[in-house]
Amino acid sequence: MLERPKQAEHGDYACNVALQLAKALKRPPREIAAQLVAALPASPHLEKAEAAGAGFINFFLKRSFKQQVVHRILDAGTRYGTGMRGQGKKAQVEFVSANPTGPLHVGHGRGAAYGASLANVLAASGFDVTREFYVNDFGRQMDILALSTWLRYLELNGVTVPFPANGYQGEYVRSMAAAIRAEHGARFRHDAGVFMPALDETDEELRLDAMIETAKHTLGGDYDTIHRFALDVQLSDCRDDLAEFGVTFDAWCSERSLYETGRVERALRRLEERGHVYDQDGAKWFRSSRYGDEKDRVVRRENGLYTYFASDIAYHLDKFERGFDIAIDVWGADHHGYIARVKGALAALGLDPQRLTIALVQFAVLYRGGERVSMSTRAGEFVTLRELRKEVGNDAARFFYVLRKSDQHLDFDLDLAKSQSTDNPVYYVQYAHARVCSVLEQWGGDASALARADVTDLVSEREAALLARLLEYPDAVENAARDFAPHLVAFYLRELAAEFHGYYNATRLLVEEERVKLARLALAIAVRQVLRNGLALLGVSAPDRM
RNA sequence: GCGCCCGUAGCUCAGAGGAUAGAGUGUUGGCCUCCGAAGCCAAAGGUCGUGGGUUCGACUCCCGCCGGGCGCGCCA
Repeated sequence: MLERPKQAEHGDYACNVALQLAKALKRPPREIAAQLVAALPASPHLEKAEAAGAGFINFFLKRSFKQQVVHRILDAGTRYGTGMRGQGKKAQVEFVSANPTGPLHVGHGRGAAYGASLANVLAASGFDVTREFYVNDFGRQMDILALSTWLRYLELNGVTVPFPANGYQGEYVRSMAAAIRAEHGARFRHDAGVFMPALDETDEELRLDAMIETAKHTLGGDYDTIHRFALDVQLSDCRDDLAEFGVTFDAWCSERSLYETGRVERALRRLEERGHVYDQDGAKWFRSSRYGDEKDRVVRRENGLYTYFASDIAYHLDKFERGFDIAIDVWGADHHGYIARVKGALAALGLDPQRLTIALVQFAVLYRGGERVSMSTRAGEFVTLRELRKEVGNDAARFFYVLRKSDQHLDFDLDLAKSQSTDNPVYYVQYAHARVCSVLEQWGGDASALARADVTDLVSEREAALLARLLEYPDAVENAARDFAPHLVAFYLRELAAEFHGYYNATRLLVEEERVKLARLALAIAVRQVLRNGLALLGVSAPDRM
């Protein structure tokens, strides 16, 4: 038995709810109250409503309110959300910010799928979205790649230098070396002896740094040639990979360019002018602890080089100077400790940190045959996004990636994603779409006839449920935009597909009676349209036949 | 130790403070002379980690504890 409210009578709550609803729906409270009165006697749940108090009435009213607008259904299929949430605000989604030091792996894939779907969902909700890739082409990792490439190149030219364990070991490095050799011959060949002092260093990381220095000194201007070549190859490979994955960008921002255009120095100067930077131990520190960070952070090292954080400050300042109302960064979850300092920097620069949202994406772990597939970029044994796409297909990959809340660990079951069977949710949704296409083909009528379809001919409980489900689509998209959670769209699509499959199995669409047939076909077409729209948001195809 | 994330059916996971907590998968049993069986229907499966608190009402919000993941660089 449900208990009656203790401290107040129902009436008080009902009034309160009516007022809140009136506010939310922007309707006169008197009208809402009238609806309450009208709705309640008809409710089979009246007894429970009384027992449960006003909250139930609230729920019931929302529901009945929705049913009143069910006639919007048939055109709901042609809409992408309501477009109300974004209201034309400019939003930037930055994702797959990566060191272009090798092929994208499955972890990047999740960020790409998530970021792309999120951007689509935001666009569908009325935001003016810019999709941006931040290229980390400045730091040590790129130097390590350039060094690794040169070492492989030397190998090809008969010069053997012990390859560092912490260098990039992948096969693609050898390919780049071969390409350089094909183009430049032995121009970059130097004697192994140049590495002698560097190799004496016992600490692995220091030795690597020393080897990089050796490469820079020995090669001079040629170092930049190799560096740039490796960057170009990796970046275009990355771009092609993502494009094949249905992930494209409106802008590519180079970290290096932030230095070359003086934006890093300008951002730091601005911080300094506002009194947020101090010198200590020969380095420059940003006083991020003032803004809730655990400690202050170095922006310029003792050796005069800027940290990654420094360019990131400049980058985030730049985002808002470019006029974005909101910015969303998609990061790997291992970077969460970095959030406080970036938001702190924005606050210190006089910008509202609330305008920046960091969406953390947890790791994706691949399973094959029930066994965890290991990966590590440096060792070159990773499973690349390309391999994954080839194995399970783009559709399954895109769908599986967003089938989990982004901050949830993702166990990616390769066998399941590959299976063209009943347990694969991608096929389940696509199958519903193909089914509608198939029915329409068999019908063979003129689509314009469907304009005569009348929703009131849809009378069964299943049809009502299907209509209600269709009506939820704009909400699903808006909610996905609100929570930065495209998985809500994936879940919605699965539910819609299930609703349709059930309807289809229970009800014959191509019946004799013309009115009923048209109404049912119109409903099926609405379902197809919503499936198409939703799948498009997720970057998944909607095949006519499978 | 501190910070962030997570703990919901055997498994993988949804769940804007509101109805009897839902899907998928797995298990069991049904449904193709009929628009595609890649489908459908039904059964079974739960102390929502745990103990408090706030509330008319808590899976949801707050605090403590237990368990798991990640992060705590003058790396990027």
